[in-house]
Amino acid sequence: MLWGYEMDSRHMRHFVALAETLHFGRAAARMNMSQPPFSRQIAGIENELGVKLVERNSRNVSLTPAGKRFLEDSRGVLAQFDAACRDAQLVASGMKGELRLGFTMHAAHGTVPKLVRRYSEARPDVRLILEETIPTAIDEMLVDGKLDAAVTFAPHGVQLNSVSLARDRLSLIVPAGHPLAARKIVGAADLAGHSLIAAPATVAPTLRNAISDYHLAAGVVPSFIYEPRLQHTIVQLVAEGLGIALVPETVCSTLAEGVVAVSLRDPPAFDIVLVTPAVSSNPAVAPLVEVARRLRRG
Amino acid sequence: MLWGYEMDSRHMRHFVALAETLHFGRAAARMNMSQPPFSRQIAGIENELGVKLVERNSRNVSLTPAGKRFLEDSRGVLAQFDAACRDAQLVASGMKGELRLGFTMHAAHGTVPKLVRRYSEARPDVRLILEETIPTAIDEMLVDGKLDAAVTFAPHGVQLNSVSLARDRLSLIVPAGHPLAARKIVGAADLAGHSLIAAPATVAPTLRNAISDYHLAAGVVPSFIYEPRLQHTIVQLVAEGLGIALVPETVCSTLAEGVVAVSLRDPPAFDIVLVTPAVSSNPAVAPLVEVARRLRRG
DNA sequence: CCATCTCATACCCCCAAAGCATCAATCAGG
DNA sequence: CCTGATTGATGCTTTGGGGGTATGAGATGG
Repeated sequence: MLWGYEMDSRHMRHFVALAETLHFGRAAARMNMSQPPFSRQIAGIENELGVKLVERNSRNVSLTPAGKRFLEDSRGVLAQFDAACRDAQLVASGMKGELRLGFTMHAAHGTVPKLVRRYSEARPDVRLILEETIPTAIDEMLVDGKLDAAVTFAPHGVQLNSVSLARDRLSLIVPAGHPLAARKIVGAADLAGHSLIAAPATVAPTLRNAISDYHLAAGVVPSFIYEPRLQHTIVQLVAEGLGIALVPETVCSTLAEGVVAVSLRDPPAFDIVLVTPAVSSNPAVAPLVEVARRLRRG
Repeated sequence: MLWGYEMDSRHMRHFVALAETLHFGRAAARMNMSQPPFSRQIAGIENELGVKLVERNSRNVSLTPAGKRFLEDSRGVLAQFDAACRDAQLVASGMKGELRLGFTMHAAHGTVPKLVRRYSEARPDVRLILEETIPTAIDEMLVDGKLDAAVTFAPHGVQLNSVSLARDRLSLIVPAGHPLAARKIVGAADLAGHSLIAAPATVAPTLRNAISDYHLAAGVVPSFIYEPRLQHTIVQLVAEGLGIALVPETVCSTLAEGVVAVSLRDPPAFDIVLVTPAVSSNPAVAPLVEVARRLRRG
């Protein structure tokens, strides 16, 4: 059976008004129209459905069983209809919706949870979708719209805006029992001859370059032995005694068993930022940036 | 915010078509209209909601986050809308809905469960609402529309139709150990001097009159000692030795402990019928009558 | 039997919405 | 860089659906 694309939700509202008043004249008035066209509307609905919805004998109006059912269903449809309109506005205003937040464990330790918590308090109806990604993929995903925002290292291209979330610096981690583990502080020269574990430049260039530069500035040529892609793996390999690593200091706050953190003399520092597309179609992003700004201050 | 009683489900259909094709021309064609008015429709929706739903740059069409949300919501609304129309037709055709079936335990023993089972197999989407009621209330409830059908004793007024379901007859029940309990069969004369338990004439006149007439035809004046309203109570009082009773034979198929059934000589018989209003607004009633007719035959 | 109330019908009218023609922007290909 | 094709937006014209007024018809109560 091919439906009634003639009938629409306005007709439904008319019917609901009639069903609630059981009076054509008053129902018509409620719909801001006169009674005759209103009667035609109802007749039109019944005609199109091929179903009698109201029993009327010019003195009493009552609902047929089909009419009772249609009333209940119509109320649901209209409520959902209005909710759809309201939701569209809420999403457009950034009060509701989804926000895909990318982050990289290389940078996100500590900052992402705090950011997420604050944001969720401010916008409880925005569902945050967290996606861990490698740093070099983040820019492209932001430009392509696969991410709405991301927490990663500065700096970034002109198509992207960034807000500083925190300033982090490199720290040394070594296996427990390692010759350097007992030191309070070490310099670049002390690192000569030790095997390094670090993400490759194709994954985390900011970190990788900082590590290399730190060595080279002291005339030490760094020797990388393993190059895993994930921050977690780096710490794990260190824990297993396979080498040492220079990692963001925030990572050291939750170290695995068997790994010791040692401060670096004159450590390289870098910004951890919230990056967003210069023009974002998602209205939920702006308040996230605002939260990030406040986070930096307080 | 005062809504958009301008916008209706037809506009929603247009938007969904656009969101699915991402092409104004083709979406318009799907809606059987030309492109210019279609574009105006979409613009109208956005204007009324105050929300941009699609991003268009004269070469590409894409959904905004609000548009994506509105698409999902709209699909739900339209599906529910169509379901409401379909349900109205199903209810009107008697394939779906509710049917309030009244019955009285005085008459319903055995017949109602069978009737209900057969009907539910034929019309699984009709919800049967069973209501036990006293016999004298049934006629009025049927005429008032509080019941769609009822199982009770014949006969009935002209406003009601009835279909015979079964023929039942009176049987004697006495407490175990009662002088009459040992008899195979008893006549009206044997009942003289025994205290009777029966529902009052204001509750079940058919039964009550049959009982009185049975006694009086043999010159015995019945003496009623208790007059409970419910069939269940009658049996219980007999079980407790407070008297004897004449009850429909079908009741005897599931007697409580301590109650013995004894056949009557020339027992009064009466019809148990399915009663329906002569004109019923509920289309689910007709198939019930049909089931009742078949039940009588098979 | 009349007055009244209420829903249906008849008729008219108008503007919202559809169509047509056209413009503007974008892109592909030579 | 130019041209043609594609596609969405805009202006103008037309028409039919939908609304209004007047009136009819059936029911009810005094």
